[in-house]
Order: sequence, then C-alpha cells, then structure tokens
Amino acid sequence: MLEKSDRTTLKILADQLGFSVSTVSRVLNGKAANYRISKDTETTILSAAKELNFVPNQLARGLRLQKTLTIGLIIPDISNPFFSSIARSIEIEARKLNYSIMLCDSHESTYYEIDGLKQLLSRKVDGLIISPVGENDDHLKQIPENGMPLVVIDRQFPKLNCSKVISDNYHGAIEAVEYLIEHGHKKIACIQGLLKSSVNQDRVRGYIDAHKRHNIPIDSSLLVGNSFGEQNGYLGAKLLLSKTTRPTAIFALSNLISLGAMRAINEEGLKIPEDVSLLSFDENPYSDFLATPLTTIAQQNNNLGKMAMKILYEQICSPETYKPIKVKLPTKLIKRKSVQQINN
Amino acid sequence: MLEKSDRTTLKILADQLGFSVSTVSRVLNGKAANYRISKDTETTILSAAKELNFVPNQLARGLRLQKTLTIGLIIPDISNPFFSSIARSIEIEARKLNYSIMLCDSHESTYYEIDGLKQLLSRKVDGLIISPVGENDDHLKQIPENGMPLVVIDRQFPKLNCSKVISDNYHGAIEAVEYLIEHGHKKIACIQGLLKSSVNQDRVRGYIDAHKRHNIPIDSSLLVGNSFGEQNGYLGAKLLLSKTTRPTAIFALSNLISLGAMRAINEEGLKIPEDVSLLSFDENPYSDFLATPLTTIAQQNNNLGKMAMKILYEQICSPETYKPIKVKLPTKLIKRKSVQQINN
DNA sequence: ATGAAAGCGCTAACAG
DNA sequence: CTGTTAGCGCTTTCAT
Repeated sequence: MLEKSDRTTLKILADQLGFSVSTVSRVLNGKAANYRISKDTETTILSAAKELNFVPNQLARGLRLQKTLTIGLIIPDISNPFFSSIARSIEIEARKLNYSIMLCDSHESTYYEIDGLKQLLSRKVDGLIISPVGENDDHLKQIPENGMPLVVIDRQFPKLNCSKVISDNYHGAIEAVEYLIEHGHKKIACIQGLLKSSVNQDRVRGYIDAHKRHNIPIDSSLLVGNSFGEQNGYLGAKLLLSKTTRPTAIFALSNLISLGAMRAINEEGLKIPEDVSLLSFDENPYSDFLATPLTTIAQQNNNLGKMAMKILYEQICSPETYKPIKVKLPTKLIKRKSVQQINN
Repeated sequence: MLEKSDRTTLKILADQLGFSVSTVSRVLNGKAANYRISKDTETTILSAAKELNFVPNQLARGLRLQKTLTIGLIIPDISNPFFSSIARSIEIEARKLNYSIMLCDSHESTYYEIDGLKQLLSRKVDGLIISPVGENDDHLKQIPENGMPLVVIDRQFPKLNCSKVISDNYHGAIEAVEYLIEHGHKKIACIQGLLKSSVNQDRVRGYIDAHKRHNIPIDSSLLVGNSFGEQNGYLGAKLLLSKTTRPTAIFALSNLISLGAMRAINEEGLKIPEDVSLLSFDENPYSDFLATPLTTIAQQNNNLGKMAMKILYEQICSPETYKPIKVKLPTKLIKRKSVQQINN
C-alpha cells in the first residue's frame, strides 16, 4: 500500500517502490526505452506516480538542468488593452511550447523595468520578452551580452543587439496623416507619447514626412504631449483646443491618448468630427461604438505577441547559431466617422 | 583584481575573495551582525558582490528555503480589461512585498485552468490567486488541503475552503434592475454569463429578486445567454431584438456582453436608449464616450486585486494560524445616458 | 569571527 | 536493466 503525502518527491516514490531514484526519474522522463527499463517496472512507476499525484519540482529540475521552461515578460502597463492583448497572445504561444510566464509591469518607469529585470534574471528565466519603457537601454545591453535570449517588442532601440518585433509605425503615421490631408486638413495637431521612445519618434517622423510630401508647412506648436497615458491626451487636447485658431484635426499617438482627447473635446462642448477630426493609433474593441466611431491605425497586436514568442523560442533552442532578426508588421487604417472632409 | 563573469555564484565570489561561501552568504543576506562578522570583511564582500554584479540564484534559494517569493495568478482572460486591471493591482501590491508573479491565462476553460495550476504548483509558488472559470472546483479543493495558500477572486465556490475576494454582485444587480424599474421598465431582458459561475448566479438572483420586490413577473424568455464573452452578448441581443415584442431594456452581465449587445443593436439599426435601454455590469474607461454614454455597475477592480494580494500575503506569513476570510466589496451604479424613462 | 558539511530535489555520467 | 554518486547554488547547523 502506498502512503500518500502532499509533497511527493522522487525519493519518496523510489523508496516506497523499492527502486532507485534514477530509475524512477528515467521512467518519469519518458526515457524508459533508452535505458531498456522493463515494461513492468515502467508501468509500476508510472501508475504509482499518478496515484501519489507526483509533481516534479521544477526548482530542482531547473537548478540541475540550467533551464526553467519559464520566460520573463516585462511590459509598461498590463491594464492597457494594447499590452494585455499582446500578453495574452504570448501566453497562448508560450503554453503551446510548454513555457510558463513570469510577468512584470514596469508602470512606464525605467526604474521598475530595471527592478523587474533583476527579479526575472535571478529567477533564471530561459529568455525575456520586453516591451521597454523606451527612455534608455543601458540596462538592456547586458542581456544579450550575457547570452540571455531577448526579444524586444513594440518599442525598440536601434543599437540593441537582439531580435525585435515592432509595428511599421512610420508608414502607419504616414498613412494616417495623408488620409487627413486628403480630407482637406492642413492644421493637423499631433499628441505625442513618450518623446524618447522609438515608437513615438517613428510616428512623429511619419507625421512630419507626410506634411513634407504634400508641401504643408509644419506648425511646431501643434505638436504637443510627452506620454502615452490618458492624462497626457487630455492635457494635450485641452491645450490645442484653447488656441485662438484651433487645429482642424488631431492625430493621437495611442489609444489612451485618444481617450483623454475625447474627454477634453467633450468637456469643451465640441463635436467630432464637426468641430475637430480625430484619428488615433491603436484599434479598440469599442472603436465602433463611440459617439463618433473612431478612425484608427490598427496594429497586429496578436501577431506581435505570437511572433515575439516564436522568435524567442528559436533563440532559446539554438543560442549559438542564432542571429537577431527584426520583424516589422504593417498597420492598417480603419476608416470610420471621426474624420471629416473639409473645404478650404 | 576581480575576474568578471556573466554568472557569478557565491562560490566564485568566495574563492576570489578568499572567504568561505558561508561567510559570503551571511553577509549578502544582511546577517553580518548576527554572526559578528568584521566590518572589514563585510564591506569587502559587499563591494565585490556589487562589482561582479552578483545576482543570487532564486532557484537554489527556493529549493533550500522552501519558498520562492513567487505567487501564481490564474485568470480567465488577461486581455479583458476587467481582469487586466485586477492583474495590475495584484502586480503592484506583490512587488511592494517583494513577490514576483507567474501568470496563467485559463482562456475561460477549466481544462487550461487545471493545466496552469499544475505548472504553478510544480514551480513551487508560495501562494495562488485564482479567478476560477467557475464551472467546477474539484481541482481547486486539493490546494487548501495541501496547505497551499489560496485566495479566490471574482468567482467563488461556496464550499471551497479558502479566502475569497468578490464584488457584491447580488446587490449590484438589485440596484441595477431597480434603477431600470424606477424608469418604468417592466420587460427587462438579461444577457447572462457563464451559467454555473457564482458571479452569474448572484447577479441573476439579484435580477429576479428585484422583479419580485416590485411584483413584476419574470418572463423567462428574457433571460438568455451563457458566457461572459462578446459573441454571447451579440447573439443574446440578436435573439432578444428579434422577438415580436421586444424588451424595453437589456441588462448585460459583463463588459464584453454589453459590447456584443451594442454591436447587435447597431446592426439592427436601433438606438440606445430610444429603442432599447442598456445597463451593463463593469465600468470601462470608454463608457463616457460611447454613442450613448453607458450606465454601468462599477466594481472596485483595483481593490479586488489589492485585497487579494494582501490577504494571500498574510496567509503565507502565518499559514498555521490563518483562518480563511471572505471580503465582499460593494459595487456602484454609475448613471449615464443609456437608460430611458418610459411611460406605460 | 569564520569554515566545513549536509541537504533541498533532481538528472546524468559512470559503473556494473 | 538498474543503482551509486556527484553536483546544480544556496542556507544553516555544528564545529572551532
């Protein structure tokens, strides 16, 4: 009769069955065949393990094997639907590959990003997917240098020597602003996100180049803001709308920014698109149902996450031969009702 | 001169400095005083550790100490803003307490929930916060039985012997439906979530009891649906709206359900609230900006997560004396424009 | 004030 | 076909 215990170990199993730990270990790892272990022994061990509800201790396993089947994920804000949908697709892909996820939220702060990174490293994750805050990559450089697989997602650094999965932010912004221009807009404001981030810089570059293409001068006072958050969207829009000559269109560089902008527009008693047109980066489940259905630049959130995990996995599997790659996923303009045709 | 290495261990440090691992360990754990280690030795070790960028291996530490400073989190859908905001508040609280988080998404499936649970258990988390799918709790019972700290969040099981943090769904629903009744509604439909879940049952009970209180007969054909997802909201609303005599109001039991319902209502060319009133569980960042600003029952998402983590921590700290508790957080009716006063 | 050694649970090289 | 043993990196008891 087998004695039940809440924490069954290999040794307990082995002792109760009269086998050695190695034999039990081998069977439980499906290596019975390799070691020509008798069918009898195998079934005995297998059924005992099941009966005693044996769960291998992954700490011990990880320590011994030098791999944990765990990957670390650091993102700026898990409550932002953009990131949470990415997190979800990573989780799904990771699980298929038998990996678990350690999650860190950096709260859009490099300080927390560094702290989280340290936690993950000390827990010996097999690889890292990071959507960096984007101010600074000093702390990230050591990761590939130490041979730790890393893929960066959404926000990147040109010089960082690792794989990258990002959206084609530049062309997304171009497409957005040209769409505005085609609709007769010339005074197009832009509410930016985090200034130093690649995402922001690429989008702003698109904003500027679209103007150039159409020989429309840039009014630098129409380029406001400095963070991807709601509050910044609100403040930016407030500022823009209080100008003596208001912009005819606002290009919001994130979902949260457009949310804040809508709050400001509402508060000013203005209507979209009659009083101001609004076009926003990031598609949302609710875009269709807004007071004015919102025209957006959609990113491929799910593919972003899925690709990142696939690439990371490849690197984990063959770390020595691996060469970093950069995947850039196209965006898509989704036309709804928030941009008005105007005549000059 | 110290030799740099990418994976510095205690032993490496000790060898290079000419101390024993025990001494180095003691200093690095702040126990220099207890062991009367000389100030000199202490500073030498501390600065060397810093210089070599020593990061303790938490696998080894966990194995030895039988605790990992890691908690497991299982939720049905991290991309749902309701859960992602909870996840965020848990993460914040956990980090304050020096804990890391292993995340599993159960995809609203008990199968994945069980699988995730197994992963987390094998990784020896110190405790578990689970928002169960809610169909079944057979697999959850073993958790408290084996002495593993557990707090269940949002969805609960009456007989499960662990702490619970939930919203007062019953009174939330009562308040919602009474609000509808006060506005003259008698044909109030309800699009349900997962039938077996406590959340759903409590809300439906509130829906029914509110009718009873006001002597309004229940029309069981107005109670439709069976999942918290968007698709179910869409289908449920489609069904309700195609009836020969339509309900005057729809009570949606989740944020995703109301999103689906709005899609159906749109599609049918109907207007909220002129053609149908809509009232939904769960507050959203965008509720204010919808075509018709949505009247909602808000839950305290952040406090839900924060409380769960605090309670879990207490249990982890004193497992033997700990008694499970149940925290029920009140909801709040947020009145906007999606409910119309009607006259009979 | 510091070191040696055992052991957490596991795998794998080596030995038969 | 199976067992013995060493060791992953750490903490802690016991010894000095």
